[in-house]
Amino acid sequence: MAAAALTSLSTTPLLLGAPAAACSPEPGLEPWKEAPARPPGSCSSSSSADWGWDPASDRSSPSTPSPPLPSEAAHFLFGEPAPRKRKSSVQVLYQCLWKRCGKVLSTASGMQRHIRLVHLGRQAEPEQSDGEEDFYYTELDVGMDVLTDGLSSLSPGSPTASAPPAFPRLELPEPPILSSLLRPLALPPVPVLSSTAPHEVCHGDDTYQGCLAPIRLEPQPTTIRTCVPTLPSKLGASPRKPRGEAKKCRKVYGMDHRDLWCTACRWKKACQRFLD
DNA sequence: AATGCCGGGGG
DNA sequence: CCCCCGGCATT
Repeated sequence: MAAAALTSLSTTPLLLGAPAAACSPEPGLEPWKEAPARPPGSCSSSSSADWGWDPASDRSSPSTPSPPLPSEAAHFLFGEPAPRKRKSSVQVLYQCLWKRCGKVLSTASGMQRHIRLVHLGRQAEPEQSDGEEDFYYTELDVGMDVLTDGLSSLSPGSPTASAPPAFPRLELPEPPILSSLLRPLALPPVPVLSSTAPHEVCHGDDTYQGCLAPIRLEPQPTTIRTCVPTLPSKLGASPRKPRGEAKKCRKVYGMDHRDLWCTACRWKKACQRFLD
């Protein structure tokens, strides 16, 4: 799978529309264009956002309904128009979204295995994974300038800027919006939950930053923390903003690849892609 | 030392 | 409007 993906990538560096291809009108040439297990006819419209769904995930998965995601993710698919700076070729990498992990691997299958083993604790269930791993990692495109290997036997004709960078294939790590709010404490070690949906709750270890479970949270009074100094003196006292903890473009993409940041981040304004 | 971003510039 | 950056609170 991944091999095929990589191959097609290297031969035609500009077919970047990959995961979004399912929605795009383009006659995708991607071998993986057939979306894995997604409810049909759910292109970017309302609820669930479709960010790069793993193309390589086994199609044997029993069509687990994708959990409703915060629709912000939908923006990412179209958000950034184009990179402003030259970027020749890109390589797809897979980054783990687990809280403090961020591991990057070059294959989807490798990433799935990583997540399964390291984070989900499952030993090895090669056959029939329910595809849950897919929730915990994201695609990541990286300019090759740093990774260039001298031996580029591909692209016979024009090695250089044969094609405009096209899009930087927006990569959309999931914005962990809810995470900070709803999480008073870790879940009980032995969940007695009524067996409802597979992806219903965060994992007990509380480490996954993007819990997208369909959780309905009631107003939790205690979570709101307003720091009011004991002195009522200053009128124009600054509200002291806590600064959200989500990783923003700068951290995610790095200083190099600034062209992948959202506009706000480039202007040093509040990031509008990874909201808190 | 690095990050996030407000406030305050220029074109 | 766009685009940038000094500087500072946060991490």
